[in-house]
Amino acid sequence: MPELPEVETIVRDLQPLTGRALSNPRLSHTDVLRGVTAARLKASLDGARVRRVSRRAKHVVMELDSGLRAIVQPRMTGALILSDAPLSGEHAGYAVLTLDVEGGARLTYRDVRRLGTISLLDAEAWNTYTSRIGPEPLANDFDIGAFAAALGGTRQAIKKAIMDQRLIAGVGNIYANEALFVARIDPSRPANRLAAHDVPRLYRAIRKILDAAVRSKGTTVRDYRTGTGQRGAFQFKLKVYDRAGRPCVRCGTWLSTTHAIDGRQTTFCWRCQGDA
DNA sequence: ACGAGGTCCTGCGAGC
DNA sequence: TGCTCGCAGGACCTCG
Repeated sequence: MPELPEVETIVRDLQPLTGRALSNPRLSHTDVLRGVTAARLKASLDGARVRRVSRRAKHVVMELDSGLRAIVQPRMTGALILSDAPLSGEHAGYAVLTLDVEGGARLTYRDVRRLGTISLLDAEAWNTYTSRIGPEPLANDFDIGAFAAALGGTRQAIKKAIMDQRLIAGVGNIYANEALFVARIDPSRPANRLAAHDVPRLYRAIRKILDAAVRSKGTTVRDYRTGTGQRGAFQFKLKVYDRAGRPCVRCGTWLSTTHAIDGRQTTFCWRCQGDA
């Protein structure tokens, strides 16, 4: 599922769009649209030139020469693929939005479950939207003091807290599981009850995991694809996610799994991450 | 202010 | 074999 590393990978792969014009938008489903009608989206994209493609949290932001931004949030099964030839095989189905790109390429948003969303915001609306999202954990100015303060302000389980986009941007279920394992923190521990040494450890673990995942072009469990339609490689480096019932890579204890935190699959080593 | 639970959406695997 | 059912989950919403 596209989290920060997957969206970052997609955005890097979409850089050839910069300066190119889009045309002939084809939209097969309108249920992915948020705050924009099909007519307005198509009219805004048709003939628009891409000024910049960037990432914010788990969003792909395509800034157009009109100043409008087309925002794609892939969520579970969304994929944005830039290709020279028309998509075929597994990628051909489930296309939601297809655009012709100046120079002969195609940009396709495909989404099997269509939990992903597409919106269109002007500069002001985008600024409001992005101001409500927490800091970027891979940014140089990601501040550990602010991170500590954010965690100290909630009694939520630490795993739920780091997946809260208002507190920190881009962390989803996979990397929350991985970062907590690396930091040796019990996922169910209330965020404001972390030990003093836990916060810097978690801060470093999140950055380390996300950076490594970006270098592997993300994690493909099932549907995620890069911006060129390839699979990521970080699934081979996961230590806990999707490894329930298998031995902990650190101590050999069988990994436990629970859905007690926000109903989401949480896998951890009770020995390495236990609350003593 | 918190936790619990519903909603969106479709494919897949389990169970009968 | 062919059906139904529950689950997967990120963000957002309502309710108590």
